[in-house]
Amino acid sequence: MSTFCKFETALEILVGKWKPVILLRLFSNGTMRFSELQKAIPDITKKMLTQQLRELEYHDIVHREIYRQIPPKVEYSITEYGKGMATILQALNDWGVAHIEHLNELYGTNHSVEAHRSDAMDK
Amino acid sequence: MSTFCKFETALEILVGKWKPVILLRLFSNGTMRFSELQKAIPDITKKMLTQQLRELEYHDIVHREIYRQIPPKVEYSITEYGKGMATILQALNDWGVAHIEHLNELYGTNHSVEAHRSDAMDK
DNA sequence: CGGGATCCAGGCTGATACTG
DNA sequence: CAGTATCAGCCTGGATCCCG
Repeated sequence: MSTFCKFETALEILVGKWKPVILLRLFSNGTMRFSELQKAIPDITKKMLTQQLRELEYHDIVHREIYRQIPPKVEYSITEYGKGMATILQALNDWGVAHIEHLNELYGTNHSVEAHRSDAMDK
Repeated sequence: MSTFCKFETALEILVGKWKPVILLRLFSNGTMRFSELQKAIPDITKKMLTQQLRELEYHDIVHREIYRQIPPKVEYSITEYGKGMATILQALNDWGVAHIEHLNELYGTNHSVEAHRSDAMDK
């Protein structure tokens, strides 16, 4: 509605259970092959990895380089445009870390952030 | 895993279909009653509004002031701590706006960001 | 008025199997 | 190796009804 609301768009790019982790790997490791990403993120399935990578690619955050050969080889990297996200990502991360601190002060150390979304709260 | 990954935590607070809109309203209007929020966000159900407000409350972003009277009255506002989010929210928003621009340049004006998540892409 | 409790549908996620 | 296809389960979000 209002223009301010557009920050939902920013979130669209980051949501999806695995996007943060994927971006982390690519930001710190630079170019990575599909299989390297799989190894780096053991719990992710091929399907999810592919899917999230495609979304990031569509948003021009991640570049996909295909080498037509046998066996196939595909490399992923952060685009120049994507690198512009680093600042925000870092800010978001810093705030997240500080926020965990804040929650610790409020509720003590034995809390789980994840457990406190929606209906899990009142149990 | 790594400390950098904690920015997922930041996202936890923002995700949920309605949190951005709710925060927007509270940031711009200041203190609001439950019913005012409902009117301001016509499409949201009570359940969702309550649920999202409770999560924001747990995270100390939103304050809930209850007036024990008949009829009941409950007011919501951004906490002092919550106001510290304004910067990040603004940054996120600015990036989101710019990103829409970027996507327009890439794909033209007739695209839908929302339609390009997950499986909707390849249709 | 401001919720809580239930029930239900759809989408996202995950596991598995198959392909170029 | 790097995916695609299919199917199943869960969880989020929505609708409705009830309560103090």
